[in-house]
Amino acid sequence: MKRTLLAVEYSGEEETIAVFAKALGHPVRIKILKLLASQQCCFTGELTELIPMAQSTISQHLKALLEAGLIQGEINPPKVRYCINQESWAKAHSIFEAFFAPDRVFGCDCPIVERAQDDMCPS
Amino acid sequence: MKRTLLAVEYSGEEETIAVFAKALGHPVRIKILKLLASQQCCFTGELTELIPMAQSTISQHLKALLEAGLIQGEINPPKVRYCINQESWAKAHSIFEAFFAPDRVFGCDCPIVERAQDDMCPS
DNA sequence: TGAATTAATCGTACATTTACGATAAACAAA
DNA sequence: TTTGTTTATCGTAAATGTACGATTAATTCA
Repeated sequence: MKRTLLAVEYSGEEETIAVFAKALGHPVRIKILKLLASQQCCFTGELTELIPMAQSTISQHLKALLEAGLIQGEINPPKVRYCINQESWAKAHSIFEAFFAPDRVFGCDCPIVERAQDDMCPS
Repeated sequence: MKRTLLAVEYSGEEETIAVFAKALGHPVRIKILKLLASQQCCFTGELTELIPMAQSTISQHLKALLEAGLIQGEINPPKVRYCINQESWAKAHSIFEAFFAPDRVFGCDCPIVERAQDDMCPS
């Protein structure tokens, strides 16, 4: 992939949101998180019984969630227990909350206009 | 790509979160959204001045945000005004809020144990 | 020691994403 | 009509994502 010479700079917040969001960007991972969140005790491989996907595929999705920090696993041979990482969960909660806070968003009054009016935009 | 015979079924909520999250899953799109959210008036191509990326790439990212419904554009030739789609924004806000609500998540008391104890997990 | 069980990892195939430059389309202004 | 401005789309290349089956690794149980 060709890359631009000047790399785009991202703030920590931008990177963090993107990492969390990317991990949430597949419905099966949402399903897995919901299952884990609803378990009183942490999970093992019942996921393969609940989700009709190859064991290796589910393991791959678990790895993605692990790497984003949203879950944690505890080896308990031959099983592994997964559960929500509460700290990251809280962090994701607050960062998304702040991002979507309505007061951060200016109202968009842009009407559908026939013609641009130069004085409509400050810039 | 080989597909499993039994397709996995997703709830509307799972799909919706995944769609929004996928759109948020790249830092440049977070940056774009922040820029649009902070503009009093809607945006056009100042993005290309603020973000050192090819114009076509930015257009591509805008398209992704459009398709997820997070922004809207108004043709105002030869410029296009983009702004946050407030309705979707509010929807994303509430759906992420509900998803991350701490009371949805059971506490994970799973200790790191030497050996599995059968009575630890209900299932 | 030798099964059995569970989950990660490997290898692979195909789809999607991401970036670029070039081109096309839409319109205003000269 | 021609020119300039702005943005979308096309074509392309490389990276990443997603799914599978097969294999490997770790540990328990017989």
